[in-house]
Amino acid sequence: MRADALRNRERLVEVAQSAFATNGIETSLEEIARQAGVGIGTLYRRFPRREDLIAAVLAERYLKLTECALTLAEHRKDADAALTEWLTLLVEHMAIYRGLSLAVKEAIHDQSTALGRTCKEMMDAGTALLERGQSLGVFRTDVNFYDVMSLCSGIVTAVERRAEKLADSDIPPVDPYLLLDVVLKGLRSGVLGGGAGG
Amino acid sequence: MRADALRNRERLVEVAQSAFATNGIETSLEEIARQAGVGIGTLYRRFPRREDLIAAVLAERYLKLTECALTLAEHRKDADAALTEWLTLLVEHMAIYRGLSLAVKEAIHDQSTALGRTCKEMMDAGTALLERGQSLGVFRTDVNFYDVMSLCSGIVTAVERRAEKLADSDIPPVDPYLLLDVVLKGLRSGVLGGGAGG
DNA sequence: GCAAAAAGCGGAGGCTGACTCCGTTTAGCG
DNA sequence: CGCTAAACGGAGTCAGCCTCCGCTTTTTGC
Repeated sequence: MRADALRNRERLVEVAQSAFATNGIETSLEEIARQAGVGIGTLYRRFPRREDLIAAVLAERYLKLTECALTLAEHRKDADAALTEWLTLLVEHMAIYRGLSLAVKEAIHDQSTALGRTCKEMMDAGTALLERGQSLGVFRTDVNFYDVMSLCSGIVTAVERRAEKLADSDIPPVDPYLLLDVVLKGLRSGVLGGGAGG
Repeated sequence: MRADALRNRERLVEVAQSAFATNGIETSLEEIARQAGVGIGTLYRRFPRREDLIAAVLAERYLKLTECALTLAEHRKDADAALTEWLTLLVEHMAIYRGLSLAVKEAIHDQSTALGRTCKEMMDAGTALLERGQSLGVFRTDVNFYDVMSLCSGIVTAVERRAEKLADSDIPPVDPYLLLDVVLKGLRSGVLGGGAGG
């Protein structure tokens, strides 16, 4: 890759990161190009899809999440605590940019983008955490990791949507940790709630 | 309201309904106006916001959901079964148009649109179901109805996103009833899962 | 019936943002 | 230094949102 191209790429990722933080991942790409001092064509050549840019911005973060899952799977004796700890990190991750939780929910079903592929690695690591707990009888076995991710993503989306409207209301804020606790409780094996289903 | 205006209004709602069913609630409004044989200005005069049109399309359906919750609260002895039954209907409702689950998640925090207001009524009825269960010790009391709605909306969004990509994969489809079962299990009181939190 | 007033209509036009295409520029090699 | 592949950039096209206002239709009062 040519030196100038590399420079532009880095600059774009840098600008995108701060733009996402301010305006969410739906920020105008033209605005990002402008702030980075490059033409819109340059942005598109390097990042043909919005998700490619998002993936580039998140790369490091995903690496950490993946590593963390591997470490927890290895060292944490308690499978329940391990998944709890990791899902907490996951939820916090998805909350860093407005709109990210939805993009991730999209990406976990689609490995054709860079974001989808990075998610895959992270999910494989997370899956191991879930499956260890399942094989130990800690978690119910009819649920897969996509299900868990979907629920977590839903939690974050709810928090975002609520945050946008904090002005007008008697409605209390949404607590992601509480909702995560509900989900985790629902995932655990046990006598309660075997029936239900529709 | 003038007779011609009423006619146009009805025609718009009718067309919108089928357009939403085909393309989701993000369908182009200009397309809807065109199909209804009215100008875009007419659509906007009657439905200043997209959500106003959505609310008009859903009006009957919401009425039914509200009534159903009231009936369940009155007649169903079993608070757990009542909420289970109703949330199942709610989830099925949110799945009728692609994108609706997100719009609802937005609307529950914002009574400034027609959709938000209709949701409010439905939610008041649903809240009664939850609170009855809570006062009977069936459900945990640290969760409110917004939380429950948010989780249900997240379930539906996951199903939608998955459905869009059914082509490419070894990934199994998402089962909304299974996820709802997880959430309901998490909502129940009991020894399991009291800790966790972050 | 008719005319005036009120209500409603419609689409041109402005705007924003995605995305493409291609003539121009530049890094980097020999 | 000159050549070439790589990269650049932004004009241009397209789609959709939404507003504005001159024109048309319905309704009302007589």
